[in-house]
Parts: sequence; structure tokens; C-alpha cells
Amino acid sequence: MAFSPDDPPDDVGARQRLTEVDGLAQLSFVIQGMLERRAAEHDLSVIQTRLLGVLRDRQPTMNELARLLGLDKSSVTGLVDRAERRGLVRRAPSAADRRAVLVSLTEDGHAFVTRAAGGFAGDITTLLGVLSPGERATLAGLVSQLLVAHAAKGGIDLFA
Amino acid sequence: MAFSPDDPPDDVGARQRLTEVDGLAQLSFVIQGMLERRAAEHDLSVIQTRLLGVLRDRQPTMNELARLLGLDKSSVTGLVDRAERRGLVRRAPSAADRRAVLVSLTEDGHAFVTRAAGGFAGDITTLLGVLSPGERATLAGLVSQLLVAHAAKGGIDLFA
DNA sequence: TATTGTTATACTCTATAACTATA
DNA sequence: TATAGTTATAGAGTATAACAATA
Repeated sequence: MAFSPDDPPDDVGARQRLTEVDGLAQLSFVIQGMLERRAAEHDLSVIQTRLLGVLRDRQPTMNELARLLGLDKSSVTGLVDRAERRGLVRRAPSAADRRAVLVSLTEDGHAFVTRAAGGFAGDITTLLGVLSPGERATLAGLVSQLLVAHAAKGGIDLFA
Repeated sequence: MAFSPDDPPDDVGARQRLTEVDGLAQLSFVIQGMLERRAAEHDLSVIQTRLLGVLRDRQPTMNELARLLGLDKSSVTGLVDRAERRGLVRRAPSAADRRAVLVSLTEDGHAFVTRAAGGFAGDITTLLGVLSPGERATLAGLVSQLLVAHAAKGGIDLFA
């Protein structure tokens, strides 16, 4: 199991005999590491970056935000507090429900997430650079299959 | 970009047209989520589980542990403190260097990590269940290629 | 002097429980 | 009563800086 993705290079030999389980686990650590480094470039945590990413095409209430991020509403209060203090998001009262608060990106927030997303996309492109175009297409297809099946299972669970 | 891996099921349609970047990002979130859930089953965090995983076949010093986990040594002090308090790891003085401290798994720690790893392997196997044996082999091969190339790049950086 | 590890401190992130305001 | 959001509180995880013991 892939608990040490950053082992020294003398482990490269071991990586060439990776099982499916180890390979996917290590890949997830590598990709999460890329996200972390890109977020850190802008002095953001992964969760702050993810908050901004969620807000790119949405203007949810605090409650919806909690559901989207899988966090308790009180955690989202703090998350949005810190982002707001940095001028990345703003709160606005909801016209439809005077208890509710709508959260949206500021100009700065939009700029941050766009730059971070671009850098991350570059990381993935670099990672995929060793594959031929055909291999990349094959990989993308297989990954899509996995995600579609996984999402469908999640959907069934949700409505069961 | 995949900042919302847990979007509601009406996003499944969108997932069928995933780009390579989005697909890999979402896959990493799905896998990390599996790790989190398996760790939580044993009341552990991902980093605590990873600590135990690293110790399965090693008995490193605090310093080596910090390098393996990519953390500051002071962070590792706290991490090991909490794991030791729960009886999962133990500290022992190094015979070779009286400044150094060796960290190792206890019986309990070994049992915990073995169970968590087994559950996680099952999750991945289930995830891969929608693919044919040939597709699984293809995927594993491509993932290995990516990781080997990535590790090699890391190695070059380390020795540059 | 340099290195190993811990301590002191501060901040982010997270959850639970209690609270206010609105529905 | 129920829901939306905040506050109070507690704990994990992380880093920086200062420190003690050893090399």
C-alpha cells in the first residue's frame, strides 16, 4: 500500500512492479501533492482552493456549500470567514430566505482560482507527457469509466 | 477542474465528458475519500494511518520519519505523541546515536494498519470492478508508467 | 559548531453543542 | 417546531523559533 509516495529514488525499482491498489493509491498522493503545491503558491490550503473552485460557477448558500464540500456548517463558517478576511469571497443576504446567506467569489478570488487551476492543469499535462496521445486517450477513457460507475453507485445509495 | 467530487448525481452526465485533467483530479479525490473513510473506521486520520503504513517495514528515527512523511520534525513529534498515547507506536533510544529516537509499530498498531489496508484494497478492487481484466491490466500499466516517470523526475531534482 | 529531538507558540481546519433569527 | 447560520469550545495537524543534549 502506498503510504510513502515520496520515498527516495532507490524505490523506483519497486514502483515498476506496482499492484493496481498501490499504483492508484500512489497516483492519488502524487496528484494531491500537486494540488497542495499549487495552492501553497498562492498561500492557500487545498480546502480554501477547493472552496474557490466550487464557487466558480455557483453562488450557493452556506448550507449548500457545506453539502458540496462535505463539511459541517460550522466548519464552513470558519472557512468562509478566513476567505472573506482575505478578500477572496463575499457574503450577501438571500432575497428568497432572510435566514440564508449567499456566498460568491470576488474578483480577487476568481483570479486566484483561475491561476491555481491553470498551474494544476499544467502539472497534470506534464505528468501525462510520458504517454503517447493514444495512451493518454486510453487512460482518460478508463478513468472516465471508473468515475461514471462510481458516481452511479453513489447515486443509487443516495436515493435508496 | 475537479473541486467538487461529491456533487449530486445529476452531474454524472458531465462526468462522461471529463477531460484528462478533471478525470485524474476527481479520481484522486475519490481515492483519498476511500482512504479517509477506512482510516475513520478505526478512529484514525489519514496522516495517522499513513504514519502506521510507513512503519510497517521500517524503524526510522524521528528525523527519517519527517523526511518520509514530508513534514517538519516538530510536526512529527506531535504525530508520534498522539499515536504513542493510543498505544499504536513506541519510541526507543538509538544505540548508534544517543540523540536519535527510533519509532516502531506496536502489535496494536500493526493490527490497525493491516485491517485498514485490507479494507482500502477492497475499495479499490470494487472501484475497478467495472473494468475487464484486460482493461485493468492496461490501466495498471499506464499508471505505473506515470509513476515511474514522475519518480525519476523527482530523483533528478533530488540529486541535481 | 552542527544535528536530533522537544517545547512554546500560533494558525488552520474540523466537529459538537448551544444559541439567535427566521420560516 | 424546524431550518439557516454563528459562536463557543475542544482537539488534530502543521510550521517557525528557541532550546537541551549529543555528535
